[in-house]
Amino acid sequence: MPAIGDVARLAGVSKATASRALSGRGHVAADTRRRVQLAASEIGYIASPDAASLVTGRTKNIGVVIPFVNRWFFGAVLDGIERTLLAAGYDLTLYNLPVSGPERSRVFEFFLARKRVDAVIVIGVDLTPGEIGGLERREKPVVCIGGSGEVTARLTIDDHGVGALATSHLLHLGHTRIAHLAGVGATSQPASVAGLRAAGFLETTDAAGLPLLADESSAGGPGAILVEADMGMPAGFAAGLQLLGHPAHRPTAVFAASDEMAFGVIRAAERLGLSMPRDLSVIGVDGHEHAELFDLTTIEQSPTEQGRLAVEVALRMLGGEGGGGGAPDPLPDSGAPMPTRLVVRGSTARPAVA
Amino acid sequence: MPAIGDVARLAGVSKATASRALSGRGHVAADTRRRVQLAASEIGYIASPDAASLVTGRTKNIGVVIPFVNRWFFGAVLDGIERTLLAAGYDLTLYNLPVSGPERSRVFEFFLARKRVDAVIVIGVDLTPGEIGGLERREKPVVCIGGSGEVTARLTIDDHGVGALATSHLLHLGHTRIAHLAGVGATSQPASVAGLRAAGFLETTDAAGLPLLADESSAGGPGAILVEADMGMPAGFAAGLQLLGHPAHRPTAVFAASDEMAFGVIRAAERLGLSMPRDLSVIGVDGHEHAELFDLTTIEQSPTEQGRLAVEVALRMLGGEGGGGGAPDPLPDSGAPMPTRLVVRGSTARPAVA
DNA sequence: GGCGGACCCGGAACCGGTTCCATCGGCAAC
DNA sequence: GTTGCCGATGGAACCGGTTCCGGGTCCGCC
Repeated sequence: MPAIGDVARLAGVSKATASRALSGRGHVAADTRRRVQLAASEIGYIASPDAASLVTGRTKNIGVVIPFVNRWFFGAVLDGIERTLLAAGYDLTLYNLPVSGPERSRVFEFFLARKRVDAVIVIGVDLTPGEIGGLERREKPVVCIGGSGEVTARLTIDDHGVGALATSHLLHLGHTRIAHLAGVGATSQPASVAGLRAAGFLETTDAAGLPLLADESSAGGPGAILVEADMGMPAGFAAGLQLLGHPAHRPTAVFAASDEMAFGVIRAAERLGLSMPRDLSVIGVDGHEHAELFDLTTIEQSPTEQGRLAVEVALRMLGGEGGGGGAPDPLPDSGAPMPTRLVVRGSTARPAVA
Repeated sequence: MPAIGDVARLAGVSKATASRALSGRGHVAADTRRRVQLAASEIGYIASPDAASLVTGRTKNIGVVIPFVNRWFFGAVLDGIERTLLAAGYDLTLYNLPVSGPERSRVFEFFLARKRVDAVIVIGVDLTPGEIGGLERREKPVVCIGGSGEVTARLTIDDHGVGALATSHLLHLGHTRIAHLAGVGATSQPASVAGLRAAGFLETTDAAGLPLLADESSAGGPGAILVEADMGMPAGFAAGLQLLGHPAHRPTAVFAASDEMAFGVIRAAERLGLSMPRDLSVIGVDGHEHAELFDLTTIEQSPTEQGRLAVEVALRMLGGEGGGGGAPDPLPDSGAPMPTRLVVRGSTARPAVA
């Protein structure tokens, strides 16, 4: 493997000049620069990032922490992050975080503690104060997408508003017995995504005068039902079967906390022989790429765009403190939630008259 | 940030001894080792991987090249890889490879060419000879899962056999007009996964005396139909609508090259008002976690296990040439394809008598 | 008792870049 | 004609580890 010394010798200059010519920093005569670049490409020289980061302290590598790879939302965010980083010449090291257990702390205390990533992007994780403190102590910029925890940079949608919007959509259609399939932790972690959406649901139904029913087997008639489940399709299916099993207690509408859950509910309804949207209305959130296939009404967000933006924010935080170009450059839209959009399809309609 | 020199000073030893004590290589008195370890944890010392890899040439980091994040198969493989690497103390750098274009060559010629990964695991990519040559020139071990290309280590299932098995399952049930939804490149790239499965289909139908029909609009009656489409659910849906649109030309069974395609076909059939499996049988391949939900007959493989194994192979290749412990240790099951299993569910049955 | 070897440790070189500092030539301003 | 500054370049220190080499001690064995 050729080193920069080889390039320098071939071009007849010193290592210092070769480094300057190739990196573009400092003053080098145009002619010299060309000679060096020619020499470099001639012997197939490629700089060692390890050596560079050792002295500069910058690795051109950012860490991404994600709880599931195989959920559409997370995959889409990852996709947006990856493309943007690649274009910027950055590497992406992936940490698939177990929800809890010793593996989880190992990620934070060992992997992320090493000087291998310049910044960390955390997707959909409820960070503990200890975890945040550890990152801050090492002065690593952290950008969060969704999730919760007291962190400086966070990209998120208005989850409370999303819960309220989905619920009022169903209310406006005339539904009076509505179930919400919330993510796990909706009640135990009020600040989490699941918790915020559930809060939006509960406040809206309450304002509409619907009583909160204990569970899905509560006596029929108007009311709000809250059920917690994993945000995936199988859990949505199982919860759907449970929820829709008894005609007497059946809600006329379900607000699922994610599109994948909604898909599961739809299949459960079909399995039970219900006709949609006559017997049941379903609304989800995410804007899943399969939503159209299932004719699902949903509240769209743009995870890919969120990923792209998270990278931009992280890179800016890096450039700012390192001494990039101009002013500290405050983030343009700090605090403002990312946009969402209600897309009405065939899965929601007025309830059939009883 | 404390460096190893600080640890050494605190423990009253030299940098060399501190390094030996912490890494476990070389002889260090038990007492000295304890002193060093104590000093290290006292000041929160964490070794810099950059500095270490600079001198050893090993980065404890492996690169993973993947064409899609958001396809179940790839996500599941990635999951298996990630867990295994984490347990081994390795990092994982992710490269989301565009199917073609300048971005693709940039991944190989720039990102992977740098000395940042010890080995590369490539999932479901048809590698060109040039790309393989580039990796070999840099003496980087390459392990492939699926895909094609002349590479030393490859983990794969018997795709040709899978195609044949799925097809004969349908034939044995009595179907005589069968369509295969193949992946793109099935005809242009015979060595690809799509190509092999399609070949298995064609040979089996041919052996059964079914003529190959030009396209789905060919006259009714016995025959084999081959259609190429993207392996995702939306494409399966679209192809399904096309394929099943005309009752006169409709096949009685569809073999989809992936479960996600099969899901799409199932939804298309439902949309067209067909009843399954009375009007249509569908079989997929993968063993998708949602297969049970769709009651889909499929040929299961275990992507997570494949990912785990790929890491093991890669690590062994690294350990062997680097001078690990014992013998060169040939891979236990080199060449042998990974196991698959036919799981029959409700989506396949005898065709209704006409 | 002498000697070989295992064990333990410190000094110093080294990996491959980047950057500080010094030197030098040329040119404009006085 | 100096002075002073700027652009261009080379020498050398440095980042933070690992490892080679050599010296010293202690033990066992002939």
